[in-house]
Amino acid sequence: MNTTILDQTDLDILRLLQKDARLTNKELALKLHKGSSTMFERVSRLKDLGYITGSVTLIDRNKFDELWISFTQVQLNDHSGEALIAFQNEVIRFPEVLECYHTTGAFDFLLKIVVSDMAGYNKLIVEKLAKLKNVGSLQSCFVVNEAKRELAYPLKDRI
Amino acid sequence: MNTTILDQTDLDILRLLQKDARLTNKELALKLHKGSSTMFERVSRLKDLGYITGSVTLIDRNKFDELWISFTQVQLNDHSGEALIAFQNEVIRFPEVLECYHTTGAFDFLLKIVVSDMAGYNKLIVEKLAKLKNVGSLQSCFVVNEAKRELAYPLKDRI
DNA sequence: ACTGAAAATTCTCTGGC
DNA sequence: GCCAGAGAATTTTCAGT
Repeated sequence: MNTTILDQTDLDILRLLQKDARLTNKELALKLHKGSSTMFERVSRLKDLGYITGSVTLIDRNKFDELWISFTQVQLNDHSGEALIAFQNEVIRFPEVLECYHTTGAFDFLLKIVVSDMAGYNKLIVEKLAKLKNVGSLQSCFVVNEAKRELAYPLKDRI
Repeated sequence: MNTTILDQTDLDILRLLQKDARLTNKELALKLHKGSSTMFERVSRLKDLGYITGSVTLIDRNKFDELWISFTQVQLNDHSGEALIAFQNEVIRFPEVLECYHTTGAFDFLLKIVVSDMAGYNKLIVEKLAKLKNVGSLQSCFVVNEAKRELAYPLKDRI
């Protein structure tokens, strides 16, 4: 994967925007000592090249009684590539499944799941998840406290 | 937790902004059939009340060779409240630990960790994580493929 | 690649319904 | 709570280096 297209300024832009999507080009320009139309051009380029994929507003999950988070690990009975892809394609269609990672280790997938209550959790697991093909063992844990949630990936300087 | 402060329009705003932080007030107004200055007032209020906590730009992680993600579960030897809080306060200071959840189940914490290579992973686990007080067993898995990553929480309509 | 300036658009505030 | 309007600020385009 070629990443030499990005220079130091591009990386700085990505670092800053990962922390605050609403920084204006003028604010970026001030921090990076360039003109604001330069920032406009660079940010547009980063979008066009696919480095920037979108932006999201973050909300305080604790203000909503209906948001209970569970992490569920799934082990399939069939570990063939077809079975893994088939499961993946099905499970990501459930709106309760916010995140789905194919992982190394004893389990094949790690799912981040949101439910509004235990009834919703039970319904998802018993009626939807467990009914998918090849699903072997499941192991779930619920989030008691979210101590940290940093969405900005640390980017290495280009040498 | 009182959530009756929010009406349907507030929820719609939060739903839309969770999907795209860069929607203008004018665009929100069009979608929700209100004036753009009304949107400005409501969004400002949602920020002031703490419902909106920030916004982030998303980048394509696959374009960076240095971003390897691991999920690590940690079990402590001492399950007292003090020990849990002490561990939590230490572990969230590591920049490699992007997310830290206190969870139910056999393990006490689930960590989302980013490293640039196996040397970095080893260093974090052996030299930093395992040296924290009360750390018992660790169980890690690496992300092979990110099949879904939805950051917008589903919000229930107010009745 | 960057700059500066001009045009288009959005933000922010005020007054009034 | 909502809207319209207006001035300020920002985005976006573009010619020039």
